[in-house]
Amino acid sequence: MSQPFPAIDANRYRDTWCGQVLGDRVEAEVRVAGWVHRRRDHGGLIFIDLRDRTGIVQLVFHPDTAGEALELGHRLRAEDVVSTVGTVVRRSEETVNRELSTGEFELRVSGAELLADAETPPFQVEGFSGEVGEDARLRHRYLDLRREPMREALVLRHRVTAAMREFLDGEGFLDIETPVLTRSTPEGARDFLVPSRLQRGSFYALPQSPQLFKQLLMVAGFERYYQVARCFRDEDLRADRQPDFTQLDIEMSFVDVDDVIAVNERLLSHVFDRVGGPALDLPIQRLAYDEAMDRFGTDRPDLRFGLELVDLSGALAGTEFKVFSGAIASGGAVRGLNAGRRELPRSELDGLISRAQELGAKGLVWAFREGDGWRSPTAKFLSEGELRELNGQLDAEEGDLLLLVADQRRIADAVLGQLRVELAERFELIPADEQRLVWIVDWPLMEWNSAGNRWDPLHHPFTAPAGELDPDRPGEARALAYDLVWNGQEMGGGSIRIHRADVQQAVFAALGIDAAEAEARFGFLLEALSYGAPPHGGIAYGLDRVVQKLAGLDSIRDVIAFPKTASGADLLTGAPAPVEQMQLKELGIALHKPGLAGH
RNA sequence: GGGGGCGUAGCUCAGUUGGUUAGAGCGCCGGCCUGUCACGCCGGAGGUCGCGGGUUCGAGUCCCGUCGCUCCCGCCA
Repeated sequence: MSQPFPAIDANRYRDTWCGQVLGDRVEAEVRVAGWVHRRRDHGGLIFIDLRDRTGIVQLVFHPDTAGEALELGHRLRAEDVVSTVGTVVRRSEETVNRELSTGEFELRVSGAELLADAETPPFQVEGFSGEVGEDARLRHRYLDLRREPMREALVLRHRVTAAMREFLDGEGFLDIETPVLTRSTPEGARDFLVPSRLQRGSFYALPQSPQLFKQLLMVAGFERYYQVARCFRDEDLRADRQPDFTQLDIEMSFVDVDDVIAVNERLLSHVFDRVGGPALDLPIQRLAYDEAMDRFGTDRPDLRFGLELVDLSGALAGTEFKVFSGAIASGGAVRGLNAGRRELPRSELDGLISRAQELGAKGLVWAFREGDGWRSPTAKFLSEGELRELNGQLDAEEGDLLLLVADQRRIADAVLGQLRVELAERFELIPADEQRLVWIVDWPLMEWNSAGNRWDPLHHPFTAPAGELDPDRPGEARALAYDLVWNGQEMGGGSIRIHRADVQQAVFAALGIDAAEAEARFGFLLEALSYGAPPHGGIAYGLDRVVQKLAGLDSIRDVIAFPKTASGADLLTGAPAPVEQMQLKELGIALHKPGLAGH
């Protein structure tokens, strides 16, 4: 992951990076500075591994040559900051360290200055006793960031954003900043709110994305925009979700779906190439939303393995078994998957049932194909003909494990789609080095929200419908939208936007947003669209996730310099924290629960 | 909001059926050591068993509450 070291201007502290102590400097006198990584004090002879951003070099304090520095050498401890001067020498063959990039050389110290004395760190910056707990790492993040994996992750992150900017700059995109103090936009998540002091009782919202502003920039005629934008969503955290996170946000004018996808494929190809990511076969595969749901039960399918879902409703519509027939009769479905020939103890099969229930199913039917029938607690409820038909549809061979869920289609899909992934992990079906990217396209424009008794946008209400929107059948409308999914994880998504005020108003109407509400919340957008908006569209990537994927890590916290814990706390600064009563008073806020603020 | 896991030395962890003085590795401190690189050898310090309450003759261990970290569901692109 090393990139060329930038030239360094010589000063009183150093004239050379640690990682530059190489053959071309043998015999030269150099000055290096950094942190004491490790010390090996032999009494007479002292070895210090000195670390800076570029690597590690071994310092040798020799009684014959170190002079007064020898005494300092004895006193040095881990993480002390020192500047040393000495002569670069080639190590003898027996003393070469192949583990270090500078391992054929060392610095024979003739002078040293202690720049800062370090307390003993709470955990070893370079230790070998296992992974350090995450709360300790976060509490002292500046020490955790000294460790090589974290440094590498943040260097990679920098290189990813640099490559993105390089590509987009070359394609004529302009980097334009948008406000962080803004008004609530309907991305679906809860907003972080900031009270206004000058207008008491009113609030700014932190942006969930720069969505509306980038559309306004298109109206303004900038045509190609991008931003590495900080976004905020006040929802519960996960390993791949932080309340403040970063998007690469892109918008273009006079484009269609294919144009946006094409430029983004070139972007990804460029970035992956720059940072040593996977080689991309262009064009990236596209999969329609309906097909993704049919085959994988999810809109972000992991294509690295099979275990595809099968619809068994047709074979079971007339069955005596009420669990199946009842689900189908009430508009649901029976969905199944063939997990292949597996041996699983009863306890694990029971575990699958519990997991299915945890995911929202009422239950789960498991079976092993045996002859023309099943070995399964459910087998006795099904006829021989039905079992044969199911075996056929599931392509079951002797001993194959079959899993079936009967429920509303959406629930059955969600449960089996999730079990599919977990089974693939359990049975180690996922090839370690395979990378599968896929565009999910042809999304529904809206989905029915039965709890709210209304239609909700699948993406956001500014997504353009494909063709005319039939106000009587909004559920059949397709959206000019696309998501990029990488190994089952959503990396980004976007759409062509509505650029005509009348279409936007029609979509608002279908979503149950009446003219008055539309005017109150989005009047500025409708007005902007009325002044001549170009057809436009774009995309936003979850930058943290992209870097996490490229780094091969499990948590986006490991590619964010200062992340928050699962409860939204910053363990380093102590945020969120109570504030002074005076601050609240200025904002006109009264806290009713005592003890929350101040003294 | 709900479910699971974890919390013992600075760090990572062990701690049996509730029973004497709570252990290990690493780190730290002191001493010795001129070719180490996870240096070595000798010695040493270091504990509110997250916190509060309860059961018990006796609690790191059992119960209740609470706080923190983490994973998942809901929620969220």
